Amino acid sequence: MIDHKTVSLADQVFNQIETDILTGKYQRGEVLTESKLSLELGVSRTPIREELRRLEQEHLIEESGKGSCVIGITEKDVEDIFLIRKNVECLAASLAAKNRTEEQLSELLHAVELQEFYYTKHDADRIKYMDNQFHNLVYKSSGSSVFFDVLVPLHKKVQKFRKASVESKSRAEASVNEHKAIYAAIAEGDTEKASKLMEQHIENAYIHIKNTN
Amino acid sequence: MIDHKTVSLADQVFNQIETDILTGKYQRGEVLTESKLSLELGVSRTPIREELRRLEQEHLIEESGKGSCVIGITEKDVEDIFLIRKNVECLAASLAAKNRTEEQLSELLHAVELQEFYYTKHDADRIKYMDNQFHNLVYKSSGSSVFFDVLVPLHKKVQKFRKASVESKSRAEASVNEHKAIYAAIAEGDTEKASKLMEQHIENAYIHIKNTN
DNA sequence: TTTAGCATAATTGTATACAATTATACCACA
DNA sequence: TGTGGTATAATTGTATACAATTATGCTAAA
Repeated sequence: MIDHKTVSLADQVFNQIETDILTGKYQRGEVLTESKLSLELGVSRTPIREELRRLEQEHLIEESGKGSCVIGITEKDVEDIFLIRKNVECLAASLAAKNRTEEQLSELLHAVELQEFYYTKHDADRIKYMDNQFHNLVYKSSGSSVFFDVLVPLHKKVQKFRKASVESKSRAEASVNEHKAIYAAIAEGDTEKASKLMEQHIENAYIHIKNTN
Repeated sequence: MIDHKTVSLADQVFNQIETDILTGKYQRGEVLTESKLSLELGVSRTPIREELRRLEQEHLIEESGKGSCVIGITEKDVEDIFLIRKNVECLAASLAAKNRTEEQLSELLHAVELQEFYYTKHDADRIKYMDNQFHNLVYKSSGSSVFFDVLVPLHKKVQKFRKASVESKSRAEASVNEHKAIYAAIAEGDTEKASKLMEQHIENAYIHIKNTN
């Protein structure tokens, strides 16, 4: 079964701030004050503060005496994130090939097939969403919460820069095919192959991002 | 200059909870309630909650309907952490060899020399502290906040398991020598050597931990 | 005109009150 | 004796009030 976790209204409100940073609505250098966010999001400062502390830990904002300064994600950050992902995500794929459950396997397949479906529909937003799903499922299938906790934020942080990729017909198609191959390797339990394919997939993704941003 | 950042009283109080989880004072499965922590630490629930949300994000606790359940670090986590560190920290060392400033270099040297000094004094606590310093300085010298933000929490989370290493005469001595060699490679700007030495250093550290825990 | 100092305003940090939720224990009833 | 339901207690979630801090702008003097 695909996760359909119910998310509380409050959580949605909070995630809004993170989303607005990661999508670039709040630009680097912009100062967010608690009272402004409180008004804007319609909740009191208390929950806003909790979320700001969390974002601070994620290094997406920093305290600046007066207000929280948006840090956001630079192109240099993207380069570093892909360098780390290239070296860690292949390990996660390898572990997934070893540790995945049957249920996780069918979730992975479902994510790949849906992504292909949305590719034929030219639905960029949903392509991107299924891409997220696929990678997150690989992290989860590794059976390691450490890998999951390291990789989820890294993947999340490059979402703005993946926009062009999911909108590019050729790259979106290649990406689906690469996912298919990775899925097959994980299904076969071929750790070496899963690792190699994932490394190449991330390399390809980065090359495309570098050429379009 | 070595960082002597002034830490507010409140921050110290908050970090206390994290420290108590990472050192094992709060055991896995133990339930922490906000009011109990509030009494124990002498601050109101508001700042306690902010810290709990942060720890939740670090995956050190999880909400359990009633109270926050301590997750902590398992031996499996340690295995995964070292696997990731082995693959990422060598990249950080390589970047450090390329990007380090002169100031960072002298800070690194100072950390190595102090660690050796405390080794001759058999001061395990300070050996461990200088070990932290050294690795954190390497992360910082990489010039990448992404690497820093990924590696600092991973290194922090294995501190309980490093206890035996800093108390072992032979391992503590070997560790100092490995740090010296890594420092030298970073100073020379030899990225390949820095990477290889760091990878071996982490491998050695993990082998010792596995044999003593 | 520039600058020091002070008053004021804006903002954060903390405590507390109250509402909403959830677990627990107890009692009645089968 | 077991079970269901309800009252109660404990806990979290949110709002708000107030204190502490920090920026800002104004005034006065050099």
